[in-house]
Parts: sequence; structure tokens; C-alpha cells
Amino acid sequence: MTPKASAELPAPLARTRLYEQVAEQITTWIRQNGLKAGDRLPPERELAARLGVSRATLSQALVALEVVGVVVVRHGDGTVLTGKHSESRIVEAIRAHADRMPEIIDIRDALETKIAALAAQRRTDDDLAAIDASLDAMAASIEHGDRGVDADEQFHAAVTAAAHSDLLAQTMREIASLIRESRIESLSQPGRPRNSLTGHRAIADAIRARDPEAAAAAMHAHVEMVSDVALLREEER
Amino acid sequence: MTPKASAELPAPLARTRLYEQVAEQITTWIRQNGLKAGDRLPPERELAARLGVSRATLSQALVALEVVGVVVVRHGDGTVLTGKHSESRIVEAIRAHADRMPEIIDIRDALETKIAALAAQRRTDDDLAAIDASLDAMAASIEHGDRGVDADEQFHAAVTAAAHSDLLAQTMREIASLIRESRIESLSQPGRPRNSLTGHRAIADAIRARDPEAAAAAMHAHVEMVSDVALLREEER
DNA sequence: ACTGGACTATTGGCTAGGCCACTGATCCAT
DNA sequence: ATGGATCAGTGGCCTAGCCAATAGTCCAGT
Repeated sequence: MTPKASAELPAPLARTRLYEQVAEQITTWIRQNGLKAGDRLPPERELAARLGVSRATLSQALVALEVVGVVVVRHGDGTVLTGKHSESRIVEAIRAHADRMPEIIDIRDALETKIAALAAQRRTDDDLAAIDASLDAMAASIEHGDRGVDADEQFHAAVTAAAHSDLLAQTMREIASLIRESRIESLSQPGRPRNSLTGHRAIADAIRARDPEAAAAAMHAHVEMVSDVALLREEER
Repeated sequence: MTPKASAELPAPLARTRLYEQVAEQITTWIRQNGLKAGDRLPPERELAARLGVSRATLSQALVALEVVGVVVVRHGDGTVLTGKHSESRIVEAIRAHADRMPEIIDIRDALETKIAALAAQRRTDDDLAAIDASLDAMAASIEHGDRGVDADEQFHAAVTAAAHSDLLAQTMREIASLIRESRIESLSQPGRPRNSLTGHRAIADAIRARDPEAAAAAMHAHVEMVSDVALLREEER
């Protein structure tokens, strides 16, 4: 009797490890009892018994919570809260692949605006040449009726490189996959590639003129344009 | 008068738990052997034996790596790598550099300025209460002749939380250790804690007034103040 | 020839119980 | 008062073991 052969998604059936459930229970318990930073969790032996798991499993849960920064476990003393139990939401959000589009916009605005300003200050002639090359590539791509996704990425990568900050560049790389998704959606809108190209040119001009404020403003406007699309899609749902 | 606050840093002597060392060894091993996404780690029993630890400890290390997103452990199958052992890459990439302070300032300016603006827009009364609490904590800390490092972190954490962006919060957490170092240096300057507190109050007021522009400007000024110190120290070297 | 079930080796999941190391409070001798 | 010893409580880590999931193999039924 296996009527599981349905037409729906196979629903990978998210297996949860015991320690995850335990960690979840603990954070829930923390929230319900309104525990604050500095408060102590019960001893491991007692807590494990109360939750009906072994100390080893509880220990795994505590490791997880420690890595995330919810608690700090002190040898010989106890387990104390750090006060940042907003963690559960993060984990859930990332796990569930929830709609992070607004957040992507926020962080892009934060990082890329600064990057644009720095690029205007620090760009070399080579940097500028790379930026211009990506502009040409995007123009050519659009001529062919393409969406210019690759050229778009190329432009932002070139600007990021021109900012000469490894930390910012690395951070951008971290969220690159998230940005890519929003990029594709944005450029799928009719007429959007051309608008995007115009925005890029404004950014490039400001960087060429070594004008940080103008570059930041242009980048901000550009990201905002993308956000319009993103927000529209949000409302459709 | 406890003479503990004298001369050198007491150097709290960071104790590392075994699982942390194990996790570190594993990531190092991954990097050295150039393992990529999809590759498998050796079986737990074997790996534990090779590292000279028990399976329980290795399991803790794997939990930690799993939470961070480096690996995914599959029951009955094995432990496979994901492509994003990122968090360490950011920090390591910068750690390798001697003069990373300017880059830290850059990214703090980028992220925290935006965070302050968002906090002004989105903060709840609870958020504001948390921010005020950290302000009080810092004032009290300074009264005691302390440097207020913890309270400083608490403030920035509270503001970050008030921005209600998991992605930004997560990113801040990634570079938290780097920021912490610059923070300690900055607050070690005579009179700096008080200046810092003044800056914090300005930021808090702007957030209280729900004024994004003012909040961003105040945070920007605050980060700049830190950067002065940082650059000074750079030149000393 | 192909399907579907059973079997099996391998691997992670979790438990139980135990000993050791650290912390903080208390007490005592100085 | 000060400084050292003691002790109870707590986490750190280990050993040993059984259970559960996975993937590959083989075989019987069609």
C-alpha cells in the first residue's frame, strides 16, 4: 500500500536531525520564558533528561546554538545566553529559502553604493577600461536581442574590482548567487536591459570623473530600479 | 580599587573546545586537498580515528560545520561538501593581509550606514528599548573606568537587529571577529569611549526619531571617527 | 529483458555510562 | 584581611554499542 506515487512534488521530506529539534525546543523555551542575556540554561544532565535525549545529543544542539551565537558554553560553569536569539529566524529563513528579495536589495544597496564611491576614488585606468568593456559587451548583447545577464554581472564585477577592497569584493562574491537570481528577474522585464544599460553608463561616467558622490547616487538609483521589479513580483504573490 | 585594570590586556586566554580544533583541521584539510562541492569526507569512524578523537567529538565538529553550511551530513550515505565554506574565506582572505584595517572601515561604513537607515525606518519599540539599554550599559561601563567594549558591541548588535534584515545581520556576523579587533583598538585610545558614546547617542536619537538620513549620517560619522584611530595606528607601524 | 523485492555492507544517529578538568563558593590557617 | 585548600557542581570528552538509512547487488516473478 504505497499510494505515494502522486502527481505532486515528491516533497523530499525534510529529515530533521534530533539535535535540530532540540535546538529549536531550547530557543522556543528561551523565548517563551523571556530569558535574557546572562541567564543560564539548566545543567546539561538535567536538561537532557528533561528533553528526553542523551547528553551527547544535547551537546550537539548546544554546539549548534553556540556556532550561531545564541549561547556560550562555559566549562565548569554552565551555559549562558548571549541575548541574540533572533537566530532562529535566520536559520528558518535560509532553510526555507523564503523570499529574501527585499533583503537582497538592502544589502546590494549597502555594498554596491559604497563600492561605487570607492571605485570613483581608487579606480585606475585599467579598471576604467574594464568597466567600459563590459558596457560595450552589454550594448552588443542587447543589440542581439539578448537580456545581457552576463554583461550585467561583468559590469558589477568590474566596478567591484575598481573599488580595490578585498573584503568588499569577497563579501559580494558571497552573496553573488542571491544577486544573480534578482538580476535575472529584473532583466527579464521588457525594456529593462536598456534602462539598466543607461544606469550603468551613469555609474561609469561618475567613476570616470572620479566623483564619489555621483557614483554612489547613480548606483543607488540603479539598485532602486531593480527593487521596483522585485517589489512588483512580491505583490503578485 | 581592583588593580586588575592595569598595564597589559589580561588576555582572557581563549580556550578552544576540541570540536573547534577538529572543525578547523577539517576545513584546512579540505582546502589543502582542494576538495570541491560534492566531494565526500571519510567515514566518521575512520576520520575520528585519524584525527585521534572520539566519534562524538567529531560529530560535534560536523554539526558545527553543518550549521555554518560547509558540509551536509546524510544519514547512511556520508558527509558531502557544499560549495560554500565561505565564512572562513572572507576572514582568512583578510587575515592574511597586514593592513586590513582600512578595508574593515570600508565595509563597516557600507553595511552599518545602511543598517542605521533601515533601523530608523523599521525599528519597533522593543528594538529601541534594546538600543537604549546598551547605551546605559556603556555609560555605566565607562563610569567604572572600563573601555566598554562589550557594551559597544551590544549597541551595534541592537541596531543591526532593529534593521530587521537577516541577510545584513548574517553578513555583519561574518565579519564580526574582524570588527571586534578594530573596536578594541579604537576604544583603547584615551577619551575614546566617551566620544564613542556620544556618537552612539546621536545614532540612537535619529533612530528614535525614525529619521533614516540622520541615522545614516550619524553612523557614517561614527565609523569615520573609528577610522581616524585606525589609520593613526597604521602609520605608527 | 525487465521489474520489483530481499539481502547486505557501509555509514551516520543516538544512547548509556563513566572519568577527567574546570569553576566558584566556602572554609580555614596565616 | 589575605591566601590557600577543599569540595560540590558543571561541562568536556571518551568508550562501547545498537539502531536506522542508504545504495548496491542479486534473484525471483512477470
